[in-house]
Amino acid sequence: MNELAPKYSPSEVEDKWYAYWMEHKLFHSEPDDRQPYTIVIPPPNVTGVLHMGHMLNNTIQDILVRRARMEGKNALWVPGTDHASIATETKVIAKLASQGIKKTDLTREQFLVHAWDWTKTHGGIILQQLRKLGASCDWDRTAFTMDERRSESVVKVFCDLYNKGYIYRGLRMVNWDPANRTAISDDEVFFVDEKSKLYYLRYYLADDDFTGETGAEEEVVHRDAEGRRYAVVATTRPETIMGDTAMCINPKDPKNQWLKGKRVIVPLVGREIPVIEDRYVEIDFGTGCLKVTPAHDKNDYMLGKKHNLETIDIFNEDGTVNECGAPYTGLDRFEVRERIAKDLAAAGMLEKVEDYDNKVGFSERTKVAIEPRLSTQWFVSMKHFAEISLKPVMDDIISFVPEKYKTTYRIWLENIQDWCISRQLWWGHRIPAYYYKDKDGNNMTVVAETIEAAVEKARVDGGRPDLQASDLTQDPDALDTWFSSWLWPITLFDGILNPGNKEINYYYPTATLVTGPDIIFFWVARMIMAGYEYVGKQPFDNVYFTGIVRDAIGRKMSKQLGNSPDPLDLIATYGADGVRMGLMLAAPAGNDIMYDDKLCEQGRNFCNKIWNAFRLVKGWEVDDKAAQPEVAAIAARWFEAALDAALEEVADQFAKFRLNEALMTVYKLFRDEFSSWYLEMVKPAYGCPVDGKTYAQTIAFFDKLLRMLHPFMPFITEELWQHLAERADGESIMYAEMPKAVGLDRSIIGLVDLAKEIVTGVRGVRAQKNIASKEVLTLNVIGGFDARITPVVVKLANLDAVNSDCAKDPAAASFLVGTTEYNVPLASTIDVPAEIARLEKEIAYLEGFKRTVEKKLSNERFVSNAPEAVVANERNKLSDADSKLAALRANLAALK
RNA sequence: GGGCGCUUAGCUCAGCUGGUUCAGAGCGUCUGCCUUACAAGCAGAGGGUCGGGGGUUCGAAUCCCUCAGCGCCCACCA
Repeated sequence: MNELAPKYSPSEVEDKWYAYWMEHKLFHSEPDDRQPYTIVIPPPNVTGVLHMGHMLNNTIQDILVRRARMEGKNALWVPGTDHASIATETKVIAKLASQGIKKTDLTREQFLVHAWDWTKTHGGIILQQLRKLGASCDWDRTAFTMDERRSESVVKVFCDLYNKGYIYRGLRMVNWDPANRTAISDDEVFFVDEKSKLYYLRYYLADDDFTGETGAEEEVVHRDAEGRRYAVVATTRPETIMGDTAMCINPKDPKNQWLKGKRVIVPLVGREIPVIEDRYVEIDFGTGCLKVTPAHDKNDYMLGKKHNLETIDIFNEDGTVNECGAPYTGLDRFEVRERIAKDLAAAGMLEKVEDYDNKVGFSERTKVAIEPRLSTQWFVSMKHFAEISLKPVMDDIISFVPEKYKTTYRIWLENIQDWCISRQLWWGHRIPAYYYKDKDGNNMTVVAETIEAAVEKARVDGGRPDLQASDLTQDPDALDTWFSSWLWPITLFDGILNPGNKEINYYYPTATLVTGPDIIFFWVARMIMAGYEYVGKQPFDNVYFTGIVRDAIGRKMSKQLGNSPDPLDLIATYGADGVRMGLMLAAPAGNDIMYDDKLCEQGRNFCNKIWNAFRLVKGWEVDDKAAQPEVAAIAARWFEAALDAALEEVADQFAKFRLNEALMTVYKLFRDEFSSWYLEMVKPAYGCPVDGKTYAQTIAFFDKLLRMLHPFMPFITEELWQHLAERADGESIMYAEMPKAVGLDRSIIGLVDLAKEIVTGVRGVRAQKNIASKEVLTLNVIGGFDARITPVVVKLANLDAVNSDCAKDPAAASFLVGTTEYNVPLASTIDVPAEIARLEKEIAYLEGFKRTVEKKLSNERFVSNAPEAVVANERNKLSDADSKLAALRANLAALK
């Protein structure tokens, strides 16, 4: 009778429906007169592969988009990828290296050919993978941060900001990544606690006349065996001594007063440097003497500027020592550290070495220790942008979920640093700045969108009408990746090159951005800045920050640990719907999620539950002439109300972005209310047909449930929805209307809840007494009973009758619901001592409960201060307890 | 060093402005069932005094203080 398999098999339906959706262009959106609902994907790295973080993030986006679509909005989810300049360039360099090719052997053009090759071969894999997840992206709009429109937009914005005076070029101490030979921003540096060494070095006094002072000072002055005086400097980086241009003490440091105004000699190097004074130096750290190396430390650079010190850069771009660092020229910085420590020791210049816990900055991309380095870079001045982007978030024009990130955002903006946007990379948008010499031979810079425009401008500015393109040298640097991604919500709708066009006017501001809190500064904040600067409006109304996906024991998922499952394997095992559900069940907004395969298992099991409920209903034979049994009529009225209540709850949870709770609500509605109660109530007896009315109602409920489930579980719901009724080709649950709560009278829910409790009570008796569910029992109510629920109780508890206003039967099994007692007369004799024990336990509990209530009520301050309703409630509790106690004591007495 | 957040059942978490949704959910556990949709299932049961201490209040998981532990972000004393 049933042609459907007893188990749901996702692999058979998922690809089929995804192809169907694609074929009928169901993800595609064009502006129309409906309300738009736009999401732009946080573009994954073009050469990236899908990991669990993407799974979570994109599942959430898909849920939001699918729900909006079903709510009748014009929903659009725009996919795309990010060129990820550092990450990609690093990968390309590694690949070339494996072929024995060095980047330095290639021209820029040659390298870019390789990079594009790589991008085309490995690029977009991740977008293919997203389809497996069921992502309903409008693939016709797939974009890339380095495609033509996006690239032109970036250049235009750069020029615009330059012309507005927000972009400048300047000398800065930057975080230098010696592996990729580029500057990176502060945000791309991560600090690691390292066990390092603190080296104590001797800096001898220059021109020491050996006389020295005597008295109090003497005890703090260091002297060697020959009486020569020296200062001791503690440093973690002895290899930088070749760049020392001063020693610094705190002017208030009593123990170093004797060094004031002196000059000291850099060990090994032999160069003389002055002793300067600055309060920056911590008196209590090390010896209170600081070596100052302006070229290789941020703070030293600051000191150097303040005290007009010379700057000696001893490193090459790759972190090896240059000519200034002779005799270590050509060696790597870490090698030099080892060597120099030995040489210092040999020269008697090393006082001691201590273990030291240090924090060292590393490049997020190459995992190489950062080298602070002075270089000329391009910057965006952030003051203006901080000003325009703070208020909209604080005023909830853009709402952050969870809200706590507002504070993070505000503090960052209030302390914002200028944004270093140049990267010494080839893969990326090349900076549209050109250098040339004017008629007087001065170095000039021109910024323009094209070389032609640059030439034209340079001819005027430089007073050289003869100037040719070949006379201009373009800046070799590329722009920071985020300089293109901050425009993403705008450039996807061509809002930079073609402002005010139909699409940008329609789709922008987008509805919700779904991303991780780790890029709140890199990306979220900057998109807000660009949004206000270039469109004059917020780029999105909501930002939903997801958590980090961790493993079951709380570790971050990572390749090194090997604790990250392959999402595609998971989909193969549990089905896309199962995995989606598994992730969502554990993902409250902003909380990290502890991922466990068990969650996917639960998702898969739920799919199976839905599948089998469907098999049951579709397997029924329908008799249109049969009358609807009373129990089914009640069941339908009840479930309609329960559904209505759930719809209201789900809507509220969506409004608060509590998607996990919304899913749980639907899950319980389907599994508990619909499957365990409703279907059991209306299920016809074996071999009997179901009446037409009940069948139609059940199908209608099923239809609504599938719609509610669809945003979470798109595949199985589409499959079953298509089976539910005749559908025209191209029809899809994707566009079926999302049911809405209509505020039905829900009083019946309470009534059926009572029925459920009674049924549970009878089942409890069965379990306790080991009575088979097949055995028909009778229920006697000691008191009144609402006859409306009799059919439900009779059917689900398998009774022959429910009798009301019965007398107590001490020999029967009994249970209480509320204050009413129910008896189930049993054929077999009951276990008297066990029953007595059970009753005594219950009585003891109730007596204790009663005492606490009485105590409360006898407290005069409670009675006089608490609201009337609260006091009345306590009185009710007391009388309930009394009547329950009376019933139980009567039973107990009868047994004895 | 500065900031934010967390601590509720074995696990993961809800509990908004203090009092009938106040001690909850899911998962796990235990018991009994292969009951003709589903063992990827059904039915039933047990389990926490809400991190410790103090305070405010008639009343505190909820508000305040404090201690302890954990997490994250920012800064970086060489």
